Amino acid sequence: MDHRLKKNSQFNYIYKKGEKVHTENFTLFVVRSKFSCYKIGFSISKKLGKANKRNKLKRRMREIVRNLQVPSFCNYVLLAKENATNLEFCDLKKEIEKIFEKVEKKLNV
RNA sequence: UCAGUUGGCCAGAUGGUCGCUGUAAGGCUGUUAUGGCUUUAGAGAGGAAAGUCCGAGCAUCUAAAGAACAGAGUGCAAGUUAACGGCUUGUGGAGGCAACUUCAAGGAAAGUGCAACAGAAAUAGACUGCCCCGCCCCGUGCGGAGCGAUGAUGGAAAGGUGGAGUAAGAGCCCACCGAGCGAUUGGCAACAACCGCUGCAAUGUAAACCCCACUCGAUGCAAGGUUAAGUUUGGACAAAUGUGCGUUCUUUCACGUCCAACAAAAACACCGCUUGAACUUGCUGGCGACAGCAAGUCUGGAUAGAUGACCAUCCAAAACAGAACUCGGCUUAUAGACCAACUGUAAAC
RNA sequence: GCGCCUGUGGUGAAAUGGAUAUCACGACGGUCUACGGAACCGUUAUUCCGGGUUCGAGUCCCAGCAGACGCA
Repeated sequence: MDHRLKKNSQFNYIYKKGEKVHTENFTLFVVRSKFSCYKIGFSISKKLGKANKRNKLKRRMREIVRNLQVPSFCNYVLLAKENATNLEFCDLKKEIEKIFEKVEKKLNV
């Protein structure tokens, strides 16, 4: 299944309407949807580094999300903050797992 | 040995598990239609992919040629290339003991502008001064003739050094060096060598305007096209004295042209899109850049944008860094390792 | 991807190739005052970085860095 977010309008919708969840190096925007499959988009700004670094970070994030069980019926945008490029793979994994735990709590409440 | 110069080459490798994007063949399935899922095979970032500083292909602007003007660029010679502001080999200047490096290197007697401060004076006259003669009130004076050496400065002061010469001096004369002009020889040429002549007039700046020679249409794949479906409505000019790649003119050729409004937009679509001035190996020609011939190879094509994660071994995996239409250069960033050729003031043997 | 423009004290600006880079506001220090304000005096610059042309560069040329803008 294809879990990517693609259109600019979708991104903007999620930025406006979504609920925010923060950790040190990431911010997650969440919006509920009708469809059973979730969709997720990754956002890494030019401030974080050159194309090389940004690309690598994005791949790692995607790899981590692929192996996780993400709560469905939702759309997400995962936004990286400045220190994220310097982290090891393990640390990234822990943080992203944390952030999704937080989200589940919020949704259940 | 040490120190250095130049050129070239590599840019982690191997194995395993999971995952991503095309291609080819097969299977299952679905739509009005481009499809979706899956199996097997095989492929999948760079030397700079970067900066966007040059040059081309390709596409559109209705087509083509010439002249003048405007604008932009280039500037030693010969070669090389599809082309270039690139590259190669030379010439000249500058640097280095040397190997070698480096230079936007045409024109300042076509014209215009600028040259602060300092200095007597900044492109050429005056002033200061030197020497001789005359006059008088005999001086720190005046007049006349000759001279261009001296004058603290400055980036630059009217060829330089030495001699001869003179009342004092001066390319006035001589030697050497420099400069200009001409001939001869060598070189395709830039230019060099040597000989002769000219006593020497000519400040710097053209990366100030400018002059000379040569080159150049504009816009960039967000170009442009397909699916595509508009004989739509209104306005302006108007069958040529109109429009058609900066302006004007000439010749041929073609044709109605322009503006606004509305309609339409499936879309997660397709073409352009990757076989190319391609790459690898060998041979031949050339000092070299490069060219020719033969054989072999197919080697990314994404579109929120594909290369990642983990484990093992190699001491350690640690540089700069990610294709976005494609090539040829230039410039900038860059850990570490290797190869070849060459140089030496110095030290040791 | 492509095109275009700008960099001067803390901020906003000026400077024809020519002496120690000027002005306003701000900040800091001082004078004045019992204290403060105003006033006066002073301090605050690697002209984004590196080369070149020139006697001399903030200015001219080349290359780099940073920022901003336009084309959907």
